[in-house]
Amino acid sequence: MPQPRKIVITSALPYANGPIHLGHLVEYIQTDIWSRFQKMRGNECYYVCADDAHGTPIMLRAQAEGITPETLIARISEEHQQDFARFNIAFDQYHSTHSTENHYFATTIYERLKAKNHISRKTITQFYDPEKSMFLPDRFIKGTCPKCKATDQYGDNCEACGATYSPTDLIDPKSVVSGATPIEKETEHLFFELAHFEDELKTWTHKGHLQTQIANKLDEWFESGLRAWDISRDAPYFGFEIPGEKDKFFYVWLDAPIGYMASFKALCDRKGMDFDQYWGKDADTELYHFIGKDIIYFHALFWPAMLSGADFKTPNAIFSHGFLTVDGQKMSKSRGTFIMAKTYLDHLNPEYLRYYFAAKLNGRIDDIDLNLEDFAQRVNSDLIGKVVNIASRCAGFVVKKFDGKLCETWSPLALALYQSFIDKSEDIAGLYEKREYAQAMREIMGLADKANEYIDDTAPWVLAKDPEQQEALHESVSLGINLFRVLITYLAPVLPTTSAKSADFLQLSSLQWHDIEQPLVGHTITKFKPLMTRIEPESLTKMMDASKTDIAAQAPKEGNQNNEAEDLDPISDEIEFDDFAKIDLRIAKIVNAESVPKANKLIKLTLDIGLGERQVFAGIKSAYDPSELIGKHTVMVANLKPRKMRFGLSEGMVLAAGPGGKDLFLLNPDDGATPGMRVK
RNA sequence: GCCUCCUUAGCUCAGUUGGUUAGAGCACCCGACUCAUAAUCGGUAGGUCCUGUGUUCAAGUCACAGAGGAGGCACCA
Repeated sequence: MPQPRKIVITSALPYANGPIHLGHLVEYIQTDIWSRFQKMRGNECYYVCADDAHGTPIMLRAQAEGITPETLIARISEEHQQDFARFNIAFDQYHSTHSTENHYFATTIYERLKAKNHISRKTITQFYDPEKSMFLPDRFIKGTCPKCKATDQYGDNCEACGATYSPTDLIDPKSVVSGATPIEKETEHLFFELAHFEDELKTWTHKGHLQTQIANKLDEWFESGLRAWDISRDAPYFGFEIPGEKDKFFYVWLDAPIGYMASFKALCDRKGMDFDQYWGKDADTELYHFIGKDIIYFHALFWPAMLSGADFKTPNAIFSHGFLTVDGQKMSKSRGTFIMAKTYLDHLNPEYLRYYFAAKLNGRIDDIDLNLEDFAQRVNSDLIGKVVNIASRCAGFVVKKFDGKLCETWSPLALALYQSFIDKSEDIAGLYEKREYAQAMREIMGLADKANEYIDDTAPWVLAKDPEQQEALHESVSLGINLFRVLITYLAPVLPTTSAKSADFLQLSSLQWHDIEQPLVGHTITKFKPLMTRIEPESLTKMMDASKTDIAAQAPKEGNQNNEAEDLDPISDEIEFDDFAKIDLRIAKIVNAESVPKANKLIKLTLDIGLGERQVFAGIKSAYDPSELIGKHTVMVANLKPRKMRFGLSEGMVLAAGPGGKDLFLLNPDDGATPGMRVK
């Protein structure tokens, strides 16, 4: 047998600002399956993770809840770990980026990089929120990408074209915290000189550490050039203070991936392992990061550069996966397709989802869809109908007729069939290794079909009636049980609970991959108890209904969660009456409305406000048909500075609420209000 | 209008560097069986591989154009 490999694997750290949902679970399940698979194969494998606990969103949310950030992250960590545990995600260590280990590695890496002149300092003009009296983090400014002119992009990199830049390069920036237009203010920041690593990274990204799709994407990023990465943030900030600086903190994205190391260090301390053997510069152990396709930039560029620059081992590979859709649609709170881990667990067995994801995952970065009808059918027929059924249909005979004991000798035919199952072992292992789980599941189910065919061919229920055939019967059902054991072993990485129950039933202390090379002969099993029950369609409807209410319950508590358009905005800062009085709101009658043909969001409104007519372009096409608007009364901001748009001059704005899309609701005054009346 | 990505059986997906009559599972229908969680086994049926044009001896696979879908952008002051 080959030497056991020494492997460290990670999943991306969930942000300590919201609940775990089914989208997260794609990654944790994918990683956990891989981890369990490696362990079953006899490799030394450590799966570590942590909460990503720093940054402005956490700070602001804690403020909003009137608690300290430490209290907040402790609570969220608890919630996250509960969800993970119930989904059987078996971390060897679950830690936090707000930990002494992480502080140590963050400062160590920083100091090493600094010593090698990879850290520079520049006084930059950064955006500052005058209402909140704070510098705005990259992700709290949105604006237009200077390269491709994509709007609504974050301050650090453009999701549309992949360009990187600094927030001041943004066109038309806005504070996400207060909505105010930020002012520019000078401050000194520290930078990690990514460009020093350009050659190294160009080589690294094409050495098989990344999926090809990703490596190609990175080439585009190389073309637009690597810029220094701003790694410091000014107070107030929830994070680690930078050594040798005053009121400067490490940017959350600097210490987040370092959290992988911190978590592993905590594991080493607990287990008496040598950290350097795994993370030292020349470590020959293996290191893999499972991540979503959205955070490739950090993991494929910054992270290897940081590690290399600080004399640590770089990852052997980064495994990216796609996003989850539910019934073909993006997970969305307003559509009710946003399913939290907790909600799922209230209604369904986690093994179902683990299997379904496994049945769909491959080694590429394609999105996967949770189709609820397919989900129920697939799980029921594959797992219950095929696999579990094999044990169920043989066990009765073994227990009743042979006192639970499997036969001692096998015919050549039986041996050959068993061997044909074992012959697949390395193929299936290879598929797991390549993260081609979908294909692995197909192979395993093909074998399950063969097992059922065998039972049918030998017809134990017929043999049972013939006293002459007891030996044949014994072999048939014993082989059936043995085949089941092989199948459940192959499935064990995916189905930890069911396989554990199966081990009980088979009276085996564990299910290791290579154990199946020896069939169970003369071995005694126990009475069969159902290992898994089928999915009731009603539980799916219940779960979907509950998702809608659970989200509603979550929403007020959530406060501002960046990145989620459906979330409620936080209440803005207090203003003086005078500030309010500046806004001249008027009742307006929509006298004409026409859609702007070349724009897919705009409707051109002609508004009567008593004192004349105004032309306003409103981005409400997704929710309203122009014809239904004509004649309606609404409210407009009458003294807003007119704005030249591509399609004409917009002389104000109409008031509407809602997250967007179809959920957009125009304000409508009560009967009696007439055009021109001031709203106050 | 522009950019990116999709489109193979009712559903979920395979289809290797272009190479015979395009595959699987599930669902459906028919039959068998009754050991098994109405599970299982056999069989039938089901596809203009989105459309069109082209390259080629040969196209699901390549190129171009178009349609439909998803996402992004121009605009939503």
